[in-house]
Amino acid sequence: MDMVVKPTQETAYELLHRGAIALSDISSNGVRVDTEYCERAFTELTGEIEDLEDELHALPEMKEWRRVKGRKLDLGTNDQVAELLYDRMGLDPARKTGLAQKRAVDADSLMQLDVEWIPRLIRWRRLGKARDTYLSSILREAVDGYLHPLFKLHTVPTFRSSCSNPNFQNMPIRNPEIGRIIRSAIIPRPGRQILELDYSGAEVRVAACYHKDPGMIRYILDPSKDMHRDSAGDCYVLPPELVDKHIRFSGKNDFVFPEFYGSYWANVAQSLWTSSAKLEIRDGENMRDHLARQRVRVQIPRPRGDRTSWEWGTVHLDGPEPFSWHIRMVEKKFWGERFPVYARWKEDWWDGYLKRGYIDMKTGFRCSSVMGRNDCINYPVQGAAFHCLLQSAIDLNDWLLYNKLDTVIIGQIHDSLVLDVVPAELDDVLEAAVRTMGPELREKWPWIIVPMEVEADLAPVDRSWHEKKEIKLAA
DNA sequence: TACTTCGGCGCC
DNA sequence: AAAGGGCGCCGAAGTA
Repeated sequence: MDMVVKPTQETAYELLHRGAIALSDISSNGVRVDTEYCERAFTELTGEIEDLEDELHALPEMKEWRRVKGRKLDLGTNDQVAELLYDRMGLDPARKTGLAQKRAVDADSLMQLDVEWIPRLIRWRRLGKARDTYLSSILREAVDGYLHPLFKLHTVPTFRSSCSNPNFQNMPIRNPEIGRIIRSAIIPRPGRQILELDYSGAEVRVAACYHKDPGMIRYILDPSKDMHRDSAGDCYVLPPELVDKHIRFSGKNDFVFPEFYGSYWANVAQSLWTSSAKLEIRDGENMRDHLARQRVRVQIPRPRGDRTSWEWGTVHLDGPEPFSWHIRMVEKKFWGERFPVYARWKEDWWDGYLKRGYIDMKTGFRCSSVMGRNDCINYPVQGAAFHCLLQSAIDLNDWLLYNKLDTVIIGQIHDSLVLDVVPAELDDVLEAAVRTMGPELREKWPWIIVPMEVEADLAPVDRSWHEKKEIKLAA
């Protein structure tokens, strides 16, 4: 493939070189792991996986399969799972896969089928993922009790980093059970503790440096405002005070970020609707029931010939269709009222690329390959947001070395740094981190027009990464 | 045996 | 007018 991005400015060239050195220090420092724990967890998981397998194979559908085919259904062979569900059981697939247009059997599609044993199949896959991807790779890659993940700067079109052997950037955390199993294996050096420093809302803030939308900047500057909470309230027809952390999580990951990355109402409504099945509001009422009680003004499609016209009407949100019309209205408000300048910037930015044939990142890289509309808008944000973290990694690493601290950086996850900290050095490290990642970065890069805020999570001395908890930072 | 592709799934 | 950005690793299945 053609070179997509080039460092066109001296500073960008410098950033790549110094970044590569800092990342190689980080690789070389290494991540301590508890391999004995991994062995135990591996065995335990295997027991649970085999029990689930036995349970599933005892189901009538599976026994019938065995009778007809002469052998057990292989749970890991998606073609067989699809044949069972969509041919033999006559269910309708929720969607088709990519080029081959096979009937999809991913967890999201399966959950829409309302088959009693599907959650057990999904759990079987999830435990298998934990064992065969994460525990296996830790055991395989550990050398004398340490991992040395390889951080690369030359593989990604946006000039983000990538990581392999093992990939330290996708260790489970969202599923609490799996997060605990895997992150319990990541431990500090004896007598030390694991510290994680995150930029909060890095991509949102860097995007604001491009589009300068006043509504977005108000959200960023005013700590009492929260765009994810407000958007979740719009999607689920709730006042902000009834948006709890689960509802907010769905608003953020099923609506706000997909909209930023270029998705649109029909697709977004689908995942919101799926999430709504599991959400509860204040009194324990199911979100679906709450939505069904709502009457909202929406535009309803009226097919006329080969075109669709939209007419105003009032509907209950009692099914995926009326809900998608409602989300279409929420989207109009999102781009038209909340963030109109951002919306305008996207159009102008895309026009600029079509005219010139390239776009320039704030950090001095030029993207000049063939890009689609979404690529064109997302690449400069994704790249520059990571470059903030990369510059911070360089500066903090230099500071630790120059001041001869024993604390080391052991990993980097796009907008966060993971450190193995000597407790006596903790306060100094925190102070240096807040300074270099915040005001000093802005001094270097005046294009950053909003504060870059850092959050810190700390695990107790001698405890694993899983036990990290947020700590307060002096402002 | 070695390699590639695909679907699936973990993270930001 | 089009319609979710970026990664790496797994197992299964196909190909050389």
